[in-house]
Parts: sequence; structure tokens; C-alpha cells
Amino acid sequence: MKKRSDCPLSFSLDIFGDKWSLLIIRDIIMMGKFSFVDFSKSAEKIASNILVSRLELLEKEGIIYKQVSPKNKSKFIYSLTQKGIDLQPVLIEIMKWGAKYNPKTPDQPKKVIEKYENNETSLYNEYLKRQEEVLEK
Amino acid sequence: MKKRSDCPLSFSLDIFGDKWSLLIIRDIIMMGKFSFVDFSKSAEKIASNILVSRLELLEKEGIIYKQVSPKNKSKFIYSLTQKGIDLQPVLIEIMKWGAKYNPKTPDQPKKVIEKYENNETSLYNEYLKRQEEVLEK
DNA sequence: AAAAGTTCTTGCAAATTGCAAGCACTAATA
DNA sequence: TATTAGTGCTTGCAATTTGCAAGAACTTTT
Repeated sequence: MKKRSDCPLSFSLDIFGDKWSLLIIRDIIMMGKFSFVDFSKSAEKIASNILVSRLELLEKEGIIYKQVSPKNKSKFIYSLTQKGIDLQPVLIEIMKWGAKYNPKTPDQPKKVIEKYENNETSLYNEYLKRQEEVLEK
Repeated sequence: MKKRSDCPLSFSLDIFGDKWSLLIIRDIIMMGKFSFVDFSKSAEKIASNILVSRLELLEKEGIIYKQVSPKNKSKFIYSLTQKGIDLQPVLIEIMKWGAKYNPKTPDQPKKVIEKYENNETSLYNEYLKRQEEVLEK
């Protein structure tokens, strides 16, 4: 991977500075999605080859990791590492900006942001709960 | 511009989800850069045709605007709108993540982040001061 | 045995990026 | 005044990435 500079912004954008990577992180941490097919079904309709390449990159960078599903051996469960979980504040700030400047923002994401701001919800704890369910036998 | 979904994250990434746009915002708000040549000289070495296309996009989206320099009529001064200034928290969160996970992060950006976190500095006020200077006769 | 689900691959066209050179104009300098 | 330097932007072209469609290899379900 070619690094353009030592600036922490540039460093980060070299990894997830594209239109898709953060959507995958969002799917995992806020949408209860854990598998390839789940990601494919998101509203933004990512192509399968691009999804593969992004999952590979995110795994290589230590942001996600995959395990065989205990319930279905032909299925992988993609989870977040600490490095991935630490992207949560990034997601939130980007969403706040988007919600502020897109008049057509639906109510649901607005409420999620609001709850998060008021510490009424821990996205991380809810993510952990869902992940445990998915990884049960 | 094609919008992939109403998700505020997707909305934002449709605009600045690339490797360059946020670097330009950073140059304006944190690096005291205001002109085409300034941006060209940044460490990441953006190509001039890409710089043109990004400046056009950011202007079209109402994130930046340009004015003729009072000191040099062959020069444009690029400034941030409120919409652009509101990207500051996004920049900071991305930089925090990058600084945390890049062991080679220089001390200078670390200190900027730290100061910002402790409310010792207002990037915005300092930006305004620099911009006023640049726009003086 | 057949059908459906899951991850991933392949082929190909379109779009974007990256690089190098140069253009048109203005400002500063000799 | 003539020359040089600075500034924003354009152009041409090769390389890379993206987007779309189809399907392969495998597992699970019916």
C-alpha cells in the first residue's frame, strides 16, 4: 500500500477513503449485518467484485476479521476488530453532517444520531449483543 | 450527481468519499492554504487535473467558494462556506483514528488534535484570522 | 436428487486516476 | 519594454479502478 504522507488524515483516507468501505463498517456496527449476502442487499447495491476487494482490504488492514458461521458452515461472519470499532465516531460525524445537509434524510438515522449524542444508546454494546447471537451454535 | 441512498453516510460519501476532497478542506482550514498553487504543493502531490475537478465539485456542492485575490488579480482565494466549516469535526475524528493507528504519526498533528480536544484552540477562529489577512488589499 | 443459498471469480466496457506537458493570462523584474 | 516568473486550468494518453452481468464451486435445505 502506497502511503502519500504521514498526515493522519491522509493515512486514514489511504485506507477507507472511498465510497464503499465505511458503508460496510456501518452495516456491521449499526445495521446488524454480518455476511457477504447481507452487505450485498444494502440499499446502495455494491457490486460483488467490489465487495470482495473491500472486505479483503479491510481485513488486511486489521479493521474486520472473518469466522465460519457456527450455524452454517458455508457462511462467513464478518466482525469488527477494535480498530474497526474505533471508526464509530468517524461514522457518526459524517452522518451528522449528511443529516444536516440532506433535506431528505429519513427520520430513522436522525433518531439514531440523536440517541447516540444523548448517550441513550451504545451502538457498540448493541453490536456486541447481535454479534454474540450470530456466533451462537 | 447520482445519490445511492438516503442514508446520511451514503449521502456524505457521495460528495467527499474519495482520497482527495478532505485533504483540500484540511489545507484550507488547518494549513493556511487558500490558492490552487498552495494545494498543489501539499505533501500528497495531487495532480492538477484532479485538483481542478475536486475544486469544481466542492464549489458545486456549496462547500467552498472562490474570489479574486485583492492583492493579485490573477489569483483565486478559495474559502470555506458554513457547510465546509461543518466538516471540521469529521476531519478531526478521521485524524484521531489515523494518529492512533499510524505509529509514524508526526508530533505536530498529534498536538493539533490534542489542543483541539482540550478546547485550547479554535481551528475555526484561526482560519478566519488567516483568511482575513489573505483577503486584505 | 434437486433447488436454493453463499462466497467469490471472470470478462468486459466505462469511468476515473495519474502523469507529463503545455496554454493563456497576469504580475514582477531587468 | 522585454523577459521572466507565477497562477489557474487544459490536454493527451496510459494505467487503474469501477460497475455490471454472468456464472463457478461449494454447502445447506427441501
